[in-house]
Amino acid sequence: MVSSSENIGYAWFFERLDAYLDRMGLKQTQPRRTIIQIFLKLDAHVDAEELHQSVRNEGFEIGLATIYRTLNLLTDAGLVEQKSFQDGRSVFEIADPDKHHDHLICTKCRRMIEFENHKIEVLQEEIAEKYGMELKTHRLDLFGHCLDTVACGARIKSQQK
Amino acid sequence: MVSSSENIGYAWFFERLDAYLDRMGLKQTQPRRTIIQIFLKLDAHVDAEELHQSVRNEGFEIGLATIYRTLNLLTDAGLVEQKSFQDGRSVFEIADPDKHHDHLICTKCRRMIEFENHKIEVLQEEIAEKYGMELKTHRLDLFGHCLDTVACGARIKSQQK
DNA sequence: ATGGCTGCAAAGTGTTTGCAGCGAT
DNA sequence: ATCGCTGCAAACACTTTGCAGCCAT
Repeated sequence: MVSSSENIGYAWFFERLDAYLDRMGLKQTQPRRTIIQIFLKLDAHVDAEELHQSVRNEGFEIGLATIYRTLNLLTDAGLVEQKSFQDGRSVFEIADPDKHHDHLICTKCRRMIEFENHKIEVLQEEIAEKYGMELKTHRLDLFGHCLDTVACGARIKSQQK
Repeated sequence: MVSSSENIGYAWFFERLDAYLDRMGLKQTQPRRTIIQIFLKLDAHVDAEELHQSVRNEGFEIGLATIYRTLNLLTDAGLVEQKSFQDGRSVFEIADPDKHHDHLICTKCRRMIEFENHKIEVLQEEIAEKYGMELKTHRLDLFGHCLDTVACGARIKSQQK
């Protein structure tokens, strides 16, 4: 079991992960455990580099390649989703099946808000049908600027490395 | 003037391009002209590599770097939009201001249909407002499978190089 | 003639992979 | 004792850049 007392609320995640590892004949390992724990703790949209930093910040010596391999494993298992926005890098997020959501992104401070809108989903189905397609998934990103410019500015500042 | 008799209907495009080049002190050149003509003729979502191939297929010897530079120039001028889907490469398309559209994509044959839906746009504005954001742009991609499996299969076949 | 443009190859990104040794079962 | 996993460095795919010469203005 990879789970720990810190991860209450992610039971479904660990159940499916364990099942996947088992089914594929893969192993539980310490680096894997560490990466997953920290990924879940971040509970956000992270790219491989950011996750790698977080892992190192907590004192673990894990290679970037392992971060990628773990993230890909989770993606293959259907537990995380990988998305690519305009810049080069991919962003990963937990694929909670009960919580499909779209994104509202501030292009200044990179803040990302998740939302869900049933009416839009219905309209999407209608559109797909109209064009003779069977809808499988979708992706909706709204880009804009925070109206709260003070908080937005603070976030920009905190990102300057 | 970059325009030619082949490009009737893109008057707005060339007007804005000429204005941009002028404003920035940039030049009209033969490679640039060629790339733009062929890009407009393709009138589709192309990546740099595809455009490069089309250019070479028509007998022009233009480097890939120049394709990228021209595409970036057009992007900076606001005349084309650059999008990145799941795979690595970016796709470029004409940014016709009167024709904003979203995409319906078959994940089997890569066919891409453009559509527009006013109701969805209105809902998006409402969402942004609700979360304290000023909406600038958005991006909506619907992924699915063609119901016409024959045509879909034919397209897949024609792509195998 | 100036200064932007081009091709080429080299340098950069972000991501994946081959390998030899380590570690989980 | 298997066979997967890990770190490292090399390999990759896509994109950008430095340079020396070319060409539009």
